[in-house]
Amino acid sequence: MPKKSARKPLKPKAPVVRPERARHGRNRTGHLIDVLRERIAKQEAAPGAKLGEVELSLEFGVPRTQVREAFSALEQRGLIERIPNRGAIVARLDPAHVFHIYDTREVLEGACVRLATLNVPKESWQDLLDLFTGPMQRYVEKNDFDAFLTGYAQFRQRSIEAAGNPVLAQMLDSIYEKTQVLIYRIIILPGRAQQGLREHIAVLEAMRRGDADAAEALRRENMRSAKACLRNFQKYVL
Amino acid sequence: MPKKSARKPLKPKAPVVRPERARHGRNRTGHLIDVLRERIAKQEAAPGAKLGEVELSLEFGVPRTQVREAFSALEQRGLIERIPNRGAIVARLDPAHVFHIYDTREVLEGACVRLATLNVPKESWQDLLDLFTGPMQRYVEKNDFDAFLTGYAQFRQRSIEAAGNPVLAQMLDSIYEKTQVLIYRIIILPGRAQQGLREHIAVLEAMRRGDADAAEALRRENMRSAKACLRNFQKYVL
DNA sequence: GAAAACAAGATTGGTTACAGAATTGTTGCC
DNA sequence: GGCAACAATTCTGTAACCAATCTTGTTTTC
Repeated sequence: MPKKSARKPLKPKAPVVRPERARHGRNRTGHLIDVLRERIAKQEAAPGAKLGEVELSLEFGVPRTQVREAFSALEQRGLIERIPNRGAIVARLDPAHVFHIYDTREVLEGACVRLATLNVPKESWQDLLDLFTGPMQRYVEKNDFDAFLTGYAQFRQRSIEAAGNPVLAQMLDSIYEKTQVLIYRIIILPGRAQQGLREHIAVLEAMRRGDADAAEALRRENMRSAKACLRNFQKYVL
Repeated sequence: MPKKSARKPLKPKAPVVRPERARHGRNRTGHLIDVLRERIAKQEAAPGAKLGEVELSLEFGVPRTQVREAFSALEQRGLIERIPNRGAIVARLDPAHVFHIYDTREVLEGACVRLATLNVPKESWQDLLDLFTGPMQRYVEKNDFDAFLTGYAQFRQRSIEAAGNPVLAQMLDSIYEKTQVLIYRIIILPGRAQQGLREHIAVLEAMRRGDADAAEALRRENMRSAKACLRNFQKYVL
């Protein structure tokens, strides 16, 4: 308890409490990491493409050391490969790795819908169910893949959000950023969009019923189906 | 009094040992990352402890830029937190996060034993089953936790190896390096070692029978049991 | 005597410069 | 004409340096 009485400020006192403590949340390096992640995921940087340090430092106007730190982080995530004294290249994914990814994704996506079903009232899935049984059907019929993928992203985002598990979310992100490239190739395979839609509707119906176990089982079945499709057309997409 | 004294000796030549080392395998930074990971997992660096850049660069004889790159990678993994202008500290894990980790670990460990059971001949699990029904029982009775954990690590390593899925292995590692700290606290909880041993024997028996589904279900039940134990004694271990 | 104000030290963040290695282009030889 | 050795350029890896900020210790004032 300060026994101070009637203290005179005596000075403007530079009220710089904490103006911009940490800039805008993340460090500048964090932003660079996000941009490169997105660029790799969107295939703007093809697998095997060389990532020059000076090139990126000039493009983003950041020092080369920051590019280097970003490379270190991306290497840990498995998105790039660094060869000593030869630079960094975008990681190429071999088919075996893709199948391993799908085996892992199966259980993670299953857990995601299970937790989501348990955590939120079952009525909250009605709008997504309406979306998938209505507009999404037409998107598939008209081969409007962009709209279809947008709806799919909604389902994905809502599920992760409802699951409320940041650890699970991070792992699904880690997988998603590696397979996003493939989605554009899988979706155009004959009959895949239709089957995927049917399976998603089944999952959503289970979630709408509040049946978490069924939702998990159906989601896992959906992942196995996607993997099987991928295997059937392996020579065309991988 | 600013004693603007003589400048730093500036290290005349001091040619560092010829780094012909950086050719095979990983970069020197990769090694530093591994060492720090292990140090954090083994609790040699307590949560909240400060990690000095110059301190580590001197200890390992690596340039400070490499320490920073390692920090960037470890931050991506969630093992440390970097506060602008204040350095890096070992990440502290809050209870909610631990439970999220266990929920995620449940499905991953389940998938691991399922794949392991499917991939290798069931007879290959006999030695582990003998270990768990024989010596491990005595370790528990004698409270020889070191020997117990060694056997547990064997089970873990063999399962991951047999599963043959590097993606899954990486995610389990990511989880393991965060929870290893807790294992030493859980294992000493009353009755936990006994129950964990019983559950592991049940899992191994299922694997010995070649029953992958049962092994997965039992392993998941084991994880839920561990989580429940953690919740019961939350105030003591977290 | 206590709290605020001030100053000095220490640490991190970011920039520049230099050495080593690899790729590439050139030239000479077979 | 092709191949090999060599030189030049480019790029990575490392080091040193400067600036900004936080921490700590001291002083001043009420």
